Amino acid sequence: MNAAIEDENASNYSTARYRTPDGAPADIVIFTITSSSRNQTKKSLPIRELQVLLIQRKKWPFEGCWALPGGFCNEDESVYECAKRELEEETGVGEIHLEYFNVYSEPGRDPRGWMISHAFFALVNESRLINRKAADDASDVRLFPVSEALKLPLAFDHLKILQDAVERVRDRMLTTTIAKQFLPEEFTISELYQVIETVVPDFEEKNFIRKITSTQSRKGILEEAIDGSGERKMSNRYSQRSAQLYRFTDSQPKLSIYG
Amino acid sequence: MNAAIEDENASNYSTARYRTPDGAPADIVIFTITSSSRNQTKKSLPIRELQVLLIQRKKWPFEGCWALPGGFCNEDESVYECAKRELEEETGVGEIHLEYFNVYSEPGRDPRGWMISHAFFALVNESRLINRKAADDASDVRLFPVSEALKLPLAFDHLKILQDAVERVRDRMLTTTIAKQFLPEEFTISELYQVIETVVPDFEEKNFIRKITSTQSRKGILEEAIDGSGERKMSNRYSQRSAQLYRFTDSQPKLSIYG
DNA sequence: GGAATAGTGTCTTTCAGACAATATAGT
DNA sequence: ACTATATTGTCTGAAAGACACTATTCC
Repeated sequence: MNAAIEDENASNYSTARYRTPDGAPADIVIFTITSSSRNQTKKSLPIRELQVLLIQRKKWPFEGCWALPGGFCNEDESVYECAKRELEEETGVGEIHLEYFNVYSEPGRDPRGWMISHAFFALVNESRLINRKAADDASDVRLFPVSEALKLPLAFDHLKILQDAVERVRDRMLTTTIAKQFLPEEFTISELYQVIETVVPDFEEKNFIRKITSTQSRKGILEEAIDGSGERKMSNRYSQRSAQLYRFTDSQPKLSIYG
Repeated sequence: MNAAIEDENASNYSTARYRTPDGAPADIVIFTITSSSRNQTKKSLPIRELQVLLIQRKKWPFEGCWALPGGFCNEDESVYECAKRELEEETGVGEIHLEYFNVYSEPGRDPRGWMISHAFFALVNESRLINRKAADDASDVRLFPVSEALKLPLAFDHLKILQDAVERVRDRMLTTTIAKQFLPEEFTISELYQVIETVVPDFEEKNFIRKITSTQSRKGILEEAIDGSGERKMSNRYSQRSAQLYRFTDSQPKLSIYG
């Protein structure tokens, strides 16, 4: 490096001359899909619903309001690490799909000061939230159906964040294989279809099973589950006739509007 | 609102108890496509190249290095507004496609302190940069071909930001109609094809003209340019035989891996 | 006529969409 | 036998992909 020819260098640089943010929180939209069985007497597909985890604030500002879980970043972590830390605190588990989707920085969005919030969404399999739900049963944290959450007077600009998260997760549900986050390792085509439908209400594909299993251009995304002896694995969890089990591969199709 | 039952409220809340970020910069990856004619004697399609605008730093840190244009957010603006302001300073024009794509917050990414950077990409039609280029001809700001810029020792983590921006803009080029940012209002199919090729080097669609103009599911994205008297407008800017001019409509196809 | 680009004809294979039909196994 | 779900058969029309062919206009 050359000698400094400017008026600043490491020893005299100071950030104190400028107004700086008062905090960089990460807020997390934690989605899960709940299942409840539709019929006790016969086997049938469950009723599924997209839910979001909210916490009730105990402090000023927005005391008493429901809000997205989150917290402030520390200096020694990235915002992704911060979100991951908060997510683990909230759910008790790691290894969860966590994806950054937007920044919220409108002046005045937080009465505490100049807060630039980084918004993530997380997709958690219902089974992994059960312990937590029991522990917090009567507490200030609970799952809401997304349709209800969107009608609540959420704290800060969290309604906007939630709206954007829903839009984003719907997009990702159709353009990536994140559906796997809501499914067991091995699943039937009907289960997959139902999960997609749950997140994207107007999803409809005729002859879905054919397209997903035998269309050349899409065949790569699923593979048949095979047991130890090379037989195809079947399940009759939800039906009389047993259905072929599938699993996601690692491949993601590339999409294009031009071809 | 209820009376405060907690230990904090507007009058005693203080952010000073926490370490706060030293700044929230916005960095902008400004892309343009340059055209240079291939042949002076005959009409032919131009050679196009994807370029990125960089500035040479004059101060510590990374003095002398090339870096992405950007600047610090003020308290009274959102990071998008900040990016827009910086972009206008750099290009001299407004009304430019500007899109947020990621946050960069690894500890230590900026020797000046705890800086959380918000990265945008902008797509500028070459014609709108010409004035600026002349003004800054011998200065510390210039366009680099993206392939070259990726080999430079850029300041901060700007190489990573640039790599991510290139990846993102390629994705958006194929999944949205941002190609229009690099084209005049009306253009030929060949021009469109060339622009996509320039951004996405391995793009290849056989029978492109057929798919884009007469395939039912894709027909909506372009429309034929019509002149005042209802005739179809043609151009022979780049060819002997004149070609039909098209324009983008407002519609964007929805993509899905499932159908 | 040659060059450069624009666009069409034609054929084959694959895919989408509709819908009927059959298969399986629990009750 | 009835039922709920899974899966296949069959037919039609649309689209993809290959590639040869024609069209236009400048040089």
